[in-house]
Amino acid sequence: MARKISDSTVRRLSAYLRILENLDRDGETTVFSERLAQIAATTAAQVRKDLSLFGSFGKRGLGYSVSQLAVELREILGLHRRWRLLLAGAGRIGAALFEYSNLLQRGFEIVAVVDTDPAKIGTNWRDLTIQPASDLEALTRSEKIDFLVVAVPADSAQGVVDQAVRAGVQGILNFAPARLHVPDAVELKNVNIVMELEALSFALSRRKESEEG
Amino acid sequence: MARKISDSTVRRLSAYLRILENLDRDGETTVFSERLAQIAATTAAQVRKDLSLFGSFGKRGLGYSVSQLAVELREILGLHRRWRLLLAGAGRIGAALFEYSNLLQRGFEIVAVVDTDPAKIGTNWRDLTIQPASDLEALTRSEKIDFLVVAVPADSAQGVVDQAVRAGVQGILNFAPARLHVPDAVELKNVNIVMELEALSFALSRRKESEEG
DNA sequence: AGGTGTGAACACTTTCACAGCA
DNA sequence: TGCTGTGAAAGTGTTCACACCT
Repeated sequence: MARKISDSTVRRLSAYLRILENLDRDGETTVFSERLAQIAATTAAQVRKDLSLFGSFGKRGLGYSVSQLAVELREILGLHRRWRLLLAGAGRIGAALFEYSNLLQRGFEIVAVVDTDPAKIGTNWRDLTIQPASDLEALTRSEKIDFLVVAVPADSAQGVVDQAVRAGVQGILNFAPARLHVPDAVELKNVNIVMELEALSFALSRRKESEEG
Repeated sequence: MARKISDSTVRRLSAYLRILENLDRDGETTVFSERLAQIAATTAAQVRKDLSLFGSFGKRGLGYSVSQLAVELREILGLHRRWRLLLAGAGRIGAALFEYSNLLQRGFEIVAVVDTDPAKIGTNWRDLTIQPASDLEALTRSEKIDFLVVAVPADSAQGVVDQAVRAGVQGILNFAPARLHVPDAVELKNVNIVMELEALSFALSRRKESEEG
């Protein structure tokens, strides 16, 4: 069963789960691949293929049970447990993340925050005290951190990552506009806003060109 | 020349540009595809293929001129002009974005901010006054907005988008955890933090399983 | 000599179309 | 009957390998 699952499949699974939760809240009990596809902006065949990589969750002729499929997806995505996050960087992005209640609801708990700014160290965010960045490695161990969230400036990002990796962190979510280098054993995801804006810029420029041409 | 360029290529172009800017700052004048690839965490062939989709920018045997290639990439990505952004949502995420100085440096200027909260409307962010969300459509027209940035809760996101689309917005950057529906003529990019964390969760769960298995 | 530019081979992802089961 | 599950086909993206130019 240890097949390679593509990144696009995983993202779609996450989207399906969100949709199922909404359908469930609206009182719907079953759903067809066709409907799921329409909401997720994909195709029915894609939905069925994605799910079939992990098992047979539907009933032929009858579709999928909304609540059961949600349970399966949570299991597949590893959301049946809580994940412990350390946030590096108590700036604007860090603050926005810390206040983002969706995270905790979904099982991602920020259990430690570090920063280099002496004015911030020692102050409280809700019931957490901001710790000095020099304690990152020790905290990662003592707090049994699963993921590091990088919300520091680009130049400090690699240093922060190296420390966390030494302390055994398994996953990294990077908001700094820098390409980080980590061992293969560590999973890395990047969120790069400038890159997304540049992709929009590219698409729009291109459109205009072909209109004119 | 109106070939279809893949999203992954565009993201890499954006990464190459960032790398070239750093190399330039460090005083490097030429670079080989091999080096660029190593920093961007891809392959030399990929770098050359990506660039070759738009022209021949290097010299055989000699590599690429750092500054010239940067100019070409800016042109390709449509960064030779400024883009005008309207920010919908003056919450935490909106504030983090507004303060994110990289945006302006790179030609993305937030020229209007709207919110529904009466306590926020009329207050100033730097030299911008927060406007009522009901003015979104009019503002989009009068301010000649290119992109809408969606930083409102998931339930209000589609409504905001519909208004902006009616007013002729061309691109949308969505931070709300919702699948938005827009006409083909409008370019849409999503930034979904929960989805990224769930992808990490999936990868890590999977690893553990195969270690145990 | 040495690195780019690129067709052709390969690998991966999505779509099609239909057999199979409720 | 009607929708799922899935091999096989089509479509896309990446890597290879070498001709070509400086």
